[in-house]
Amino acid sequence: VDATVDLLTDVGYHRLTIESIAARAGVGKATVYRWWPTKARLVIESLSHRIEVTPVKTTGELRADVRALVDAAIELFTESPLGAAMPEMASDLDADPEAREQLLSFLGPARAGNLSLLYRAAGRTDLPHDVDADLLLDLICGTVLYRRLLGRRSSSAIADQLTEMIVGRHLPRTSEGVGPTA
Amino acid sequence: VDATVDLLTDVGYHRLTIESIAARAGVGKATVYRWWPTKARLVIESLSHRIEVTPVKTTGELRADVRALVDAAIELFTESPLGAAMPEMASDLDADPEAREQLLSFLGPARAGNLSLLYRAAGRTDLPHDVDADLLLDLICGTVLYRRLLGRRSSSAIADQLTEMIVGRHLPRTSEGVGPTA
Amino acid sequence: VDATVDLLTDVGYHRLTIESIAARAGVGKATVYRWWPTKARLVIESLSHRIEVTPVKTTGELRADVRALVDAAIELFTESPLGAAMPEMASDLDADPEAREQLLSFLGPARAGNLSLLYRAAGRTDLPHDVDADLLLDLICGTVLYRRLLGRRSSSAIADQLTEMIVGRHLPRTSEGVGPTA
Amino acid sequence: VDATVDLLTDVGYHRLTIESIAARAGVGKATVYRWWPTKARLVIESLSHRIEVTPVKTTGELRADVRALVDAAIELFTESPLGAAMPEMASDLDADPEAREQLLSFLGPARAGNLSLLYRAAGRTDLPHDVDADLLLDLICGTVLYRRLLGRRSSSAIADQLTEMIVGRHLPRTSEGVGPTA
DNA sequence: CACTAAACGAGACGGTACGTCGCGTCTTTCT
DNA sequence: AGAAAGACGCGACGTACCGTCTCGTTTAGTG
Repeated sequence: VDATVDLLTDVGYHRLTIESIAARAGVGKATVYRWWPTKARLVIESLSHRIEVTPVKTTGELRADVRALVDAAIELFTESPLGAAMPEMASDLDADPEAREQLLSFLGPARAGNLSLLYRAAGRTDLPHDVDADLLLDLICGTVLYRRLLGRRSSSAIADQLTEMIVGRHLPRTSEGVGPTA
Repeated sequence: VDATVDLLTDVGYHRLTIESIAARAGVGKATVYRWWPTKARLVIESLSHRIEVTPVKTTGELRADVRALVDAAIELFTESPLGAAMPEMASDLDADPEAREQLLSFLGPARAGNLSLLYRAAGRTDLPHDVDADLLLDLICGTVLYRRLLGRRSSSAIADQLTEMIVGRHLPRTSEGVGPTA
Repeated sequence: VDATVDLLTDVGYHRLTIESIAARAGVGKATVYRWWPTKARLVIESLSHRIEVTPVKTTGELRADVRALVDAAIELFTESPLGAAMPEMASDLDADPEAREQLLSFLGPARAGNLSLLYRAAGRTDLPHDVDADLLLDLICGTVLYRRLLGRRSSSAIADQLTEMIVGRHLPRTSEGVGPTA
Repeated sequence: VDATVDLLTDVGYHRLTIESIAARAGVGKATVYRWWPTKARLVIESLSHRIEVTPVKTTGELRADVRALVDAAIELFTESPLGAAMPEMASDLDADPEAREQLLSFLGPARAGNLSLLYRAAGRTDLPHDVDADLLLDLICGTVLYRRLLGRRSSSAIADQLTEMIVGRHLPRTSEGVGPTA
């Protein structure tokens, strides 16, 4: 069932009809409804079977780790269908809090991993507080997704700049070489 | 015509039907189609008549200006219908580049104003290059919109933190007091 | 099982769903299908447990007997659910000859009794032939059922008239008093 | 539209789906619903465009006229789809009085013609009262339809017998030749 | 008396049709 | 000529039942 679902995700979330999902899966419409009350839930669950959202592996160096996070976000939101589907689900998520929860618990593990990565970085250098890391992840994802929304591609040059913006502040004071980039 | 349209925007973008718009406006459906080929275009134009997206007024001090930008983004994306409608339009914008252009040209003036604001700040202190400011605005808007998408409210505490994140790096070296915030 | 079935017959034959029968009987759907291949069969058998279709008791006088037959037909087709269900089964009976047979064998005994009643009358007075009595019974039932089909109630005045129509011809020649009624 | 409808009537009333009607007619389902709230209404109207229910032409002789009525009833209820469809509509007619009215007004003119035919016969010979003729027509139609319902064909021999049953009583006293037939 | 096998309740399954809604096009009617 | 009104072909919606099909679980019958 889920296999076919993702294939259908390729036509976009709005264009995706439950009828066509059922047809493609060789399944009665009622069966789909039996298990997923909502298109949003079905899509989220299907994506969570298809896409691995894994935390980035730490290198021990902050700049490299942040760059990895940025790259992962770009990958996730511009290469996978998730980037296209997530914004379109907006209103469905507003209307159906359980669906939102499901989405969050799908993204959760990777986020937790990345959070702890940042916390460890904080221990080493100077990333201090709780909300900080949370917000920082939102910032990375948000920036990438927003650009996608407006049709702006996030090239690797953009990734460089974004990384520097984030990391610049926290680098050892000495090398002011960050300047030209940020 | 447009007056009634925005009232209907209150039910959300997806639920908004051209049929109901026409009914509410006391107008034939065909008349609507005559002027706007697409729901996205109609909505964007209507919003642009309703919402003022104005550049922030500079205070001459970077931190205060950035904070003003952040607050403006929060206002725009969480209080106005634009925050709800924009993500939902994602696929329509992908399919209809002219609509995207229209949206950009609606947001354009304010963005240009804010850009030059940042450039002037760059002149005064140390915000250097072109893409930088562009990306910075995306970063602010993206972060706020992303949080909204996941149901996370952006409180003024969040605004504080986001401001510090951005401004921290570029502040005069002396006051290291930024530390505790960033 | 049958008990609940007839209760459901009250909602009409078309509206009667095997699913609801099974539910009402506290029984699996498959169990129903195991015993009755068809809704028609189930309904007929249920009705045959519920309704007594008994031959009329003869009085020895033709007019009274015919009147009793008419009254019995009215009772059967306007008071019992059979009157409502039988026409609705028409197509099912066409499609499933065994069901028709089952219905006939349910109605059979009473019909046989009434037939012999008419034959005995024929012996006494002047009702002669075989098909005659058969057709006569069809005539009585058909007239009543047809009127029901068109929403025409068969009052006792109608019963009087119908009785006279039938019996008039066969009365002793002398009393021409039948005239005004027939 | 109606042309295709009747063709579909050939599969029977129950099996007849509005969806297939619409498909066959090359028409949207909604269009069908726009004009006919109910399958019964649609079918009745379609039949009334297809079938001519005309009063029998009088010959001036009662027996011949009655026989013509009987033959017309047999034709109508065993050759045309009306005979199959009418009983199946029973419950729909019960639920939707307007549909019944529509059916009656479709059958009405022919019935009126036949009624006046009987009344004229009454003037000539001895068919007296109001309800009489009405009931007599119900009797003819009902008998034929009832036999069809039970799968009994109404051959011309049956038609003979039925005619004699009806006409016998009212024939001039002299010819007692009715005997062998009735 | 235990064990097996049939019949059972429950209900999921692949389907078909329901009646509704909104689409974007098209025609008609009245300014 | 242009706009309101709204009918049209279309197709997806979510629901209700269809008749078939597993599933355990009773419930007898038999060894």
